[in-house]
Amino acid sequence: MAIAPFAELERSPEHVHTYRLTPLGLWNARAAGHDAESVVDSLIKYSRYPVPHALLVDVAETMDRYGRLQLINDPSHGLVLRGLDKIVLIEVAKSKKLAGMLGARIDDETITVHASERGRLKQALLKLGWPAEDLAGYVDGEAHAISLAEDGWKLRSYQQEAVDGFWAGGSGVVVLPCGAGKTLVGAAAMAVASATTLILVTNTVAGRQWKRELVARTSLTEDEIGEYSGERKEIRPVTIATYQVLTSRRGGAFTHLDLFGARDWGLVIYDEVHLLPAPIFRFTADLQARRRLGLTATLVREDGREGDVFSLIGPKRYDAPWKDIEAQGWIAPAECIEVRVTLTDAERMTYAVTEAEERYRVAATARTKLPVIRALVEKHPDEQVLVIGAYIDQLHQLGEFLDAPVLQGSTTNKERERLFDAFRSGELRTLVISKVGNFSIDLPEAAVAIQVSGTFGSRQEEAQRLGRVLRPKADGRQAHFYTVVSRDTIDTEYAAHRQRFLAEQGYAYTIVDADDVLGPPLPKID
DNA sequence: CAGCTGGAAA
DNA sequence: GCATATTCCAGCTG
Repeated sequence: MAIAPFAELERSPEHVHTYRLTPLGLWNARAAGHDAESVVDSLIKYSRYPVPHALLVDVAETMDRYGRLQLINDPSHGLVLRGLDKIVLIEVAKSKKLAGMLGARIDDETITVHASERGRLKQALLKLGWPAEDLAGYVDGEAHAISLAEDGWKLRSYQQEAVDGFWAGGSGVVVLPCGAGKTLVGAAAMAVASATTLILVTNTVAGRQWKRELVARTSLTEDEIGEYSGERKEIRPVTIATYQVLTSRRGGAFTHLDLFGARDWGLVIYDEVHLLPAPIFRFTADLQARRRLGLTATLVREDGREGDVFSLIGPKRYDAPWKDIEAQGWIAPAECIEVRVTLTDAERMTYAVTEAEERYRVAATARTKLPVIRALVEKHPDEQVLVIGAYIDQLHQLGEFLDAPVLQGSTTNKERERLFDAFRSGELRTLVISKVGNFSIDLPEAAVAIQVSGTFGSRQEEAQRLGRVLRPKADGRQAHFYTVVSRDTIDTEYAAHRQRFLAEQGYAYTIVDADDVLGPPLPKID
């Protein structure tokens, strides 16, 4: 999708896709190396209707705003804000939002900046609509030899491009699909930096996965890598910490902030940067002199803090559309199908009289979905099937109906392992999972996923769930991703919202009726 | 220190 | 713009 690098999909009924152009999207595209000309060309090429000239001008002008101000390191004055455009510099300098961040004016294109305000200044400038390009450089940090292992594997070309893009930009975000090897991009960035590294991850399982991967793919050994979590507090040349331990506090005060100063880190890696908790943004504002790499599959947040990712971690430095990676054979092709079921009159009545807060639950967990889901499972008798939902009650109904075990948050690790093993070996064909599937990365791969309910309209969740079936299949066959939704309810609306991100990536959802899945009704015998 | 429980967060 | 499930940390117990 040529539009995806700079625009967000708004609606995508049948053939016309409506995109929303946002300044941030355009600036991210600019930082990732797309110029205004290529954006304008794509707009003209793919637009359903002639593109208004004013819009094209607006696109070009907006993109041009990024970088008119630069943060640089002046040999005699230290950190300064430089205006390639003097007027813009004057305009922003008198803004109250910048009060206390700027120092003395050196000349008509240069103003000194308090070094401690580097991050907050970028945040403020972005909000003013004049995002600064940060060219002020980085401290090297404490050197630590790290190299990629050389035993019969190589970085894939897109991984190499991602590392190069990141390193050239200095700091920022790399966007790659689930299963495309983001950890290796991190490892390669560490090798380039060859410095002590702090890796921030969402949970301990992810942290251990990082450690395993680093030991396998780099020169690092077990004891050079520390785990800093609730369980252990190791600080080593490479330290993997959970976001939660850093954001935990006692009596309102953060208790583990020292970790940031515990070593002279040369690189900070933010895994799953789309999940970055609010306090981490604040700490990161003070880490602007350290190189920062953000990794994610979906640079969308439902809370609108993309701007903070842009200013504090850095702009998008690289992204590969999912379909490009698919074309290269690194992820399996997938067919996405939305199956619409018609509620029974009784269910429709219940829905109609339900309060707004409860409506999604009622629609998403309708019993009418059960036989449809079973028919979908039976449609793929030789495949491993994951049934994924958000409501525990519904999942247990399904477990019974499909005669399949249910894996949820309260399932013990021991039991999870047992189920995962059985599923991997093929002994167990169908597994029903709750939102644990959104987090646990050790979840086995499947060829078919059936989504029965979700977290309202989370695009991020949809992408994660599709990711579960994208590992390339041995014989190159395609994966299947089904979403079962209740017609004429809010379930359909949320489904449409969830699908946006993947639709941007070029995945086309086919909408079918539940009756097509169930087959013709049996003739009545009387 | 293993296991349990409550609270917080996104 | 919601309400749910999950996860992790920290504090307590024996």
